[in-house]
Amino acid sequence: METTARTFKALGDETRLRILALLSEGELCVCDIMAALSLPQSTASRHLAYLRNNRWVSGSRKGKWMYYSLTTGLAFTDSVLGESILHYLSTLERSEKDLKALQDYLVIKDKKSCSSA
Amino acid sequence: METTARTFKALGDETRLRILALLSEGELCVCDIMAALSLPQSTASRHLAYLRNNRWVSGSRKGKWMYYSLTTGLAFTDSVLGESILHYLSTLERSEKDLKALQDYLVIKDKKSCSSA
DNA sequence: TGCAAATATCCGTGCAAGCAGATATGAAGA
DNA sequence: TCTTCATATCTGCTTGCACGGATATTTGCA
Repeated sequence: METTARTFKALGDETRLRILALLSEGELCVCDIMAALSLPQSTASRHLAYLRNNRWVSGSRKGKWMYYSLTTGLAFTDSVLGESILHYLSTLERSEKDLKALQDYLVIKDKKSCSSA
Repeated sequence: METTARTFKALGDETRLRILALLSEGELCVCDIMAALSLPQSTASRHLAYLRNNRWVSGSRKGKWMYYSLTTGLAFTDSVLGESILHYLSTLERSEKDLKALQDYLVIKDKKSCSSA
């Protein structure tokens, strides 16, 4: 249960909720997240580390870039609760705005830099 | 979304999760919770206040006693997510032990004091 | 009105974690 | 190897909140 409390505690910060909602759209690199949410680099990295330590996301390095993606189902063992939470997050107005900002950014950004999927 | 973060933050403490799991069984007064979870009075009251401020529980005074019960559905507006979370909590081993401790206590305790439902 | 029981709040202490700038690390390319 | 870019971690500071004993509040009863 202590693990469960930590898992929820990771959701107790608005920035982390915004990151999780963004990642519902698929794998993203840190620079994408920084741009979409207008976060300082250290802030983005710190929150991603927090989410990683609590099994909400996992990261994989691809060249210079770290790509993060959701690891739902791992956060809560043997339960679809994680999926439900992520779905709920996606319905929030703030998530929609952030997603729009992400999409605008992906169109604009130099295709030669961390070109995501 | 800030509200959502606060709602989850309230779940980021093991004692509060234990209280919520207990209340899944129905309305309880503070003294029952103190006894079942072996908590100091100020600790129980403080966590209940926290949960109340985040709309997880609501309290009603009945004579000398404050009875608390779940207000699921209010915690997350327009969503069954709260129910899912509470169900998940009830499956944890710690919840089962606490529930057993509560039941043992309810049998033992003086029927004249805060006799619950 | 006055006491006792149940609960809420106050207090001081300690730790977790938020922030953002500065610095360290790891990988790619010249 | 040297440089640069992307990311991670460190640093100093501040805030939030956990704890539990002490005190205040509310209610019931005499």
